[in-house]
Formats: sequence, C-alpha cells, structure tokens
Amino acid sequence: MQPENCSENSQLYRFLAENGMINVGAYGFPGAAMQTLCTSSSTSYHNNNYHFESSVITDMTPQDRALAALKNHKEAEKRRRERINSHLDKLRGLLLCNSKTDKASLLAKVVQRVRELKQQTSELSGLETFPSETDEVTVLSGEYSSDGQLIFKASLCCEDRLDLMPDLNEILKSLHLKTLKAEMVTLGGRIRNVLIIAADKDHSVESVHFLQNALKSLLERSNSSEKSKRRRILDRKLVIQ
Amino acid sequence: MQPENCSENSQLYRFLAENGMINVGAYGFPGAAMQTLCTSSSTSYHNNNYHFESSVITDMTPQDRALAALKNHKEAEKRRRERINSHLDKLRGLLLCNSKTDKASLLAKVVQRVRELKQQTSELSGLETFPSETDEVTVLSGEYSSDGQLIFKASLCCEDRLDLMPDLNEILKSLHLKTLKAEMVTLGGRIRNVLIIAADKDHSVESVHFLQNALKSLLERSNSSEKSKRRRILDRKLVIQ
DNA sequence: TGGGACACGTGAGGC
DNA sequence: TGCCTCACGTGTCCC
Repeated sequence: MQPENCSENSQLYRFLAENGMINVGAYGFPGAAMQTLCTSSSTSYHNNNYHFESSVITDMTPQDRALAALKNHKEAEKRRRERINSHLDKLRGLLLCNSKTDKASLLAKVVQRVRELKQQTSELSGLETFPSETDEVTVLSGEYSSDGQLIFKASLCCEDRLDLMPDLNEILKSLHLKTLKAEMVTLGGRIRNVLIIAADKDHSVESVHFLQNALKSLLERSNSSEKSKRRRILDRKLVIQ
Repeated sequence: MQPENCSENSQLYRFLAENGMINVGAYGFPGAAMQTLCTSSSTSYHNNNYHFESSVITDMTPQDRALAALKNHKEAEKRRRERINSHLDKLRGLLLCNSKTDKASLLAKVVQRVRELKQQTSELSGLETFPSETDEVTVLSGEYSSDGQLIFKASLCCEDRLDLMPDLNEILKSLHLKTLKAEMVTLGGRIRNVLIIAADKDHSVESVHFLQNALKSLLERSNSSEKSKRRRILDRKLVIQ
C-alpha cells in the first residue's frame, strides 16, 4: 500500500526538520509520521511509541502537540473515509451492484434508482383514483425544481363536507404554499384531493411536515363532526374485488 | 483556497529538484506544479506556459513527459471528484437535504430512503392481495442477505390452470433458484402467486432478468391456450370501486 | 504504457 | 482552541 523503500522520505523528513518545517522533538526523528509513510517497512521506527494519548498531553512542547494533532487529524480523516465508503457499500448491496462498481457509476445508479422508486410510489399510492373508504393523508417528499422551488404532491382522502375546501385553502395560505394543480374526485359522499404544491426558496423542508400535520388535524376535525359517527364502522381498509 | 505565501514550498521544490526527486526541465523551476500549489499567489509563475498538450508530446524529455503525466493525472483526478460530487448534489436535491449536509450523513439518508422506498413499492405493488383482472409479472429487485445470497420477490398473476405450478417449478429449477416462501391466492379462475426467492452466491444479478423473461413467456403460454380467448375482452385494468 | 480508480495525508475553513 | 469536513495532489494498482 505504501512504498517499500523510504529512503527518499527519510531524506525529505531530514530536510524538513533541518529547516524547521516540522518538529522532530526530543526523539531525533518523527517516527510516528514515518510509520504512516512506510507502513510496510521493517525498520525499527515502529517500536518507537510516543504516547500521544490525551493522558500525557501535559508537558508536551508546542511542536509535539502539533505533531500529535497531525496524527489525530490523519486518523480522523481515515475514519471519515471509512464511514463514507461503508455507506457506499450498503448502496452497492441495495442496488445489486457488483462490489467493484466504481463510485461515480454507483452514485449515478443510485440517483436513477431513487428517481424511479419515487415515481413508482407516487403512481402506486392511490393518487388520481377514486376516494377510498379510509381516511388518508399522504405528503410525498418532493423534489427541488431547477429554479430552487420545492415541488411536492399531497393527497387527502376523507368525508366530503362543504367547508373542506375553504379549510384547506386556509391551511395552504397560512403556510405560504402555492397550489400549482388540484384534482378532486368525489364519490358516495367521500372526496379525494390531490394537490401539486410549490414552496418558494425561503421555505425549509420543515414546511412539508407542517403541512402534513395540518392536514391530519383537518382530517380529525372532520371525524369529530357528528356526521362521521355513523360512518366510523365503515372506516376500514377493504380488499375490494 | 491555497496558501498565500509559497516561500516554504519554493524551498521545498528547490530541495526536491536538487536531489533529483522532481525534474525542473530546462525551465529552471517547475512553474506548472507551483501554479497548483500557489493559485492565489501573484508571482509571475503563472505566465510560464509549458504547452503540455498532446500535439507537442513529440521531442519532450522523459522528465517533461513525467511532469506532463503528473498534470494529466491531477486534472483527471479533479474531474473524477467533480463527477462524484455532482451526483451527491443530485441526491441532496432528491432527498430534500440542505446543500451543506455532509457526505456521510447524506449517504446514510440515501441508504435509509432507498430501503424505505423499496419497502413501500413492495407493499404497494399489489402483492399479497387477491388476483387482479390483468395478467402481471413483477420481479422486484431484491437485496443481498448477510450471507451473500440474493433474496427477491416475484409476483405472477394470471389465469389459473392445472399445469401452472409444475411449469413454474420447472422454471425455478432450471435457473437453480430456491423458493423460500410461496403465497397463492385463487379467485374466480385466476391466481396470484407471490414467491420469495433466493439465489446463491454463484448467481449473477442476471438471474433475476432470466426469471422475469421466463415468467413472461409462461404467461404468454397461458394466454395462447384456447381458454383465455373468451377472457381477453376482460383483460383490462379496471378501476374497481 | 497510458488512463482510470482508489486511498492517503495535508492545508484550509467553519463551528 | 480543537474538532470536523472538504478539496487537493500524489503514489499505487490494474487494465
């Protein structure tokens, strides 16, 4: 992994030390640094243990501290790389990729896959069909449009009532959300609303959650009306044939 | 982005040159390399243009070639990083992540999201319900289990017939696939089969596609039987209420 | 042998 | 100040 002969590096380190670019402390040679440069070397530098642990941080020269910091930094960076790569490996497993698919291609596939899956769930989650027998609120996590707007889809299925649309509009208005498109289907006293909603740049993603909660409370408001009491027994998910 | 003062680097480069660790060619100083180390410097090294393009690859000293290769290498590596990062940015958009979400957290979210979405599509795609009126073959891209087996779900919905199961078993056997679990629901002369299938380590992902094709041909075999002729007029996706 | 992919160590910048 | 993240240039391996 690392070069077998460290002669050049030794030379380099000696130069750096002589010119005060690094500090070799009281130990004569920066063994800790050498170790990383020559991991496969069989020289005796490995035996030097400089104990950079925090317990002995006291009585260290500033130079030692700098060297210790460098070592910490190096190791932290390695852990960071490992963390990222382990996630990439998980994605390889999830996408059925060969374990030697390169990072860029893998990520390209991930992007494509996430798009497909979002598309599928969007199509499958009963949107744009007749209202179901169960009350439902779905806010599908959207996507940022090219101009930075957040576009997403919200679906609401519940008992129809006269003041539903005013209530809905009030919610959207108070959250400063804009309705790009709305589909309404009513059947047998129930309604399904599918809204395409835009949030401008100054919205955080939290707006989506606010909306979800507001719609749920809207739905509970409907349920608490006396009209829904007689229906409650029907509010089950039915397998319809 | 890069250090403002290059005095140490100059020193370093001079040392490297003197010891033959790098080559400075006929120009006295490795300006091209310096440029990357001191991009914000206002010295005149920027004005040196060494023309490392392939058109003048002829009559270059070996040292020049090495330096040119280093430059190529550097630039290629930069392109590679940009490619990876652009995909990461796309994922940030797709997952509604803040543009300054760090890479590791982003990838963790991507893993989680892909798992959720796969789960959702798996649940939503009509599996484990009664057979539909339309013929369907679905092979959901699976996941590698901890022991390296590829586990995936296949769903088949078609006209029921006596020799369907033997045919199905034949297909699975010929592809060396193992059925971990099978669910069958029949209704009104139609059948829905949901299979959980395992492919051992020596299978490539291609087996999934082979299976998909085999199941489709199985389905066409059913349709070509005279029994299905009278049904064909019914083979439409119905919106059932 | 040249190009692509990767891990590495390091400097810079943000809290 | 110390810790964390990133981009960078480089050495190495592989095709």
